[in-house]
Amino acid sequence: MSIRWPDGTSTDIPAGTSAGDALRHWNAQQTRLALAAILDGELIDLAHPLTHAGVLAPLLPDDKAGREVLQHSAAHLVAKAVTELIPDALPTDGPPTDEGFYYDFEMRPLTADELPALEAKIRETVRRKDRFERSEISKTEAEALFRHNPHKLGYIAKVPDGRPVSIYRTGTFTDLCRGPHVPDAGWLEGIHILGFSAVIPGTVSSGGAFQRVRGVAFPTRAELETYLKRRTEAEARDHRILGPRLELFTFSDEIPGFPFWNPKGMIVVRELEAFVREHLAEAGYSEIRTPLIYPQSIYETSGHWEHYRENMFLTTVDDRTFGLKPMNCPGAMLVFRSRSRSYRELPMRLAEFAPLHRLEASGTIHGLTRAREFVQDDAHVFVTEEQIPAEIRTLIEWVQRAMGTFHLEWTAELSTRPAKFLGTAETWDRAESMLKSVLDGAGLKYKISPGEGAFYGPKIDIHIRDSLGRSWQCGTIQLDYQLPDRFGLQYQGTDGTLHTPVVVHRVILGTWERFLGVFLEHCAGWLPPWLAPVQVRVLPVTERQVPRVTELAAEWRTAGLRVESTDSQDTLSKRIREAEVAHVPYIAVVGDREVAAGTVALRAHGQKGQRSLTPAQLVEQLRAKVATREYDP
RNA sequence: GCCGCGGUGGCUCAGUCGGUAGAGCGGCUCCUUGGUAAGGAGCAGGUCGAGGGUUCGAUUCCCUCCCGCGGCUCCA
Repeated sequence: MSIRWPDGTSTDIPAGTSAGDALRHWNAQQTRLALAAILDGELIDLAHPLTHAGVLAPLLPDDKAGREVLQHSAAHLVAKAVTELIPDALPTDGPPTDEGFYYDFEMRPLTADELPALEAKIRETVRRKDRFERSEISKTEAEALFRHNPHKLGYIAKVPDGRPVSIYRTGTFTDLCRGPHVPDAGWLEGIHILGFSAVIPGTVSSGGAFQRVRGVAFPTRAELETYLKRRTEAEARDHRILGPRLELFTFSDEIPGFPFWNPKGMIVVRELEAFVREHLAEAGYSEIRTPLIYPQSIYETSGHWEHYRENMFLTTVDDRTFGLKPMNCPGAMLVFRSRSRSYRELPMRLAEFAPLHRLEASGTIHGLTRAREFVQDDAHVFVTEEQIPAEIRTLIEWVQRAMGTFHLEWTAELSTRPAKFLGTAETWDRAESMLKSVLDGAGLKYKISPGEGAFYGPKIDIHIRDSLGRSWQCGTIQLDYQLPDRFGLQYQGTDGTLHTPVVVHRVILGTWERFLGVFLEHCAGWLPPWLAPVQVRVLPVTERQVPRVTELAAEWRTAGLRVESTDSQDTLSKRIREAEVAHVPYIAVVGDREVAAGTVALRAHGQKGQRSLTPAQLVEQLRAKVATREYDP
């Protein structure tokens, strides 16, 4: 029978030849690393016997599907080790993930001292190169085989009657599995357990928490080492370490989740605010300031009392219950409602940068990226339905521009109508297709999350990733058809009758806190000159130049630069090092030569060597970079 | 909130098989006047996360709580 290869050629192969042998026959060199095969678009094991003509291609570890086969095979080894060590453990599911893989078990909690034994078991299987052996059995046979495991029985029940069920045996361990898998455990030399934790059961319900063992796998030990090294380097960028070290912010054990912005961090926040405010002015926004605390009645109107109460900081005064606002919406609604409005005022764009408080669950707090108090670059835009597309388009452009300024990679996600929603399905459909067409029009690739929309309207979320690849939601653009109605907002239209506006809730950067947390990791603490709390540090070579340095520092400060100077107690090298460790982008050195020439020797981060320039040139160049918000010094 | 792990000067860490603690960096003072990532010396700084229990005696063992870290859930 004739097998066609990816290069377009074909070969006559005897029926019954395994996919692996066939591939080797075609091109032993190119298929050396193949861990599975693709037959007519379908993934198969290398051991799979070919029974009919078709197109056959190798599946390599670098392919997305190949990577998943590798990770998923690794998950089987973990399940094998766990069940050998703890026979009561019931394997549930073990899929590949973005980073690696995990396997969930219904079992008593694992402890850290069991980890070495687990790892030893896995290494043993790898060393023995246990084969992944596939077989197909009937549903009835499968039900008998997995009779002790309700989770597996659940999966079997979903298979249509009459269809065979495939199982994979690896040594003593047998798992229900679609496959394919790598040929044997020897392919998983670079397998590594990342950790374990309790997880809350998802679709399979059984009461208590499951145990999840997470890991990552590579074909070789060397690739694992590279990965672990990269991970260690990424950990060194952790904003929770960098922030306090650079004196940007701190936390106190007395009040977890509440950032303390130190003087240097406050400069960064103010610059971010200035960046956002500059655009607000261009885009026709006005800024408001409304109370931080509201009585229960307001939250009953807004719906927060019903939907968000357990996440709010509440207090009682004179027998009335008040809550710190978790969102800015109520204030904006009340400003809109404070007098009658005309269609001529729409779109009405009200921005507010107020501290918000959310009582986040204790286990979820995470430095700046998940705090209990934060400030959003928030605004509420009151529009007519016809005005929505143009407004959203402007916002998307804004996101693109802002993310470009910070050199951040980002992804967009469209969340659609949830099971429980307010309003009519037609309104939702219209809003969703409108958001889609704006995203398409902007040429953006985006993910659709069905049913993930807020109960009051669909939304577009903007995600960015931290140094360890964790994804954080920053910007969000949400359509709201409910809040204006709940607050009884109205405007007089051209027809002279009263209409209810639609509200667009929108943040671009998200919050100063989360955005800066992620961005600090992105730039490894080397903030661009326009954000750097100290832009220049001036160092005298010896005591003799101290007066000149003092003079320069004053001059530059007057010119609007953020400058620090040092005396000459330590050696020059030592002071250069201190400035580098403090992540100051520009270091200006002044010795006798510079005093005589009326120059400074400038060392800029990321550039080799120094260059000589006059103080006026430095001011001019740095101002230009700040004005255009250039990323690199 | 759930599971696991951790908490020793500002930071990074050593140590005590139960007899109340050390280093380096940082800080301060002095010496050094040095040309692009650590010059030298001295000094100060710790109720060993908090509370309770066991003990003649607890930083060390046990319990509870607090905080942190990883993950889950939720979210900007």
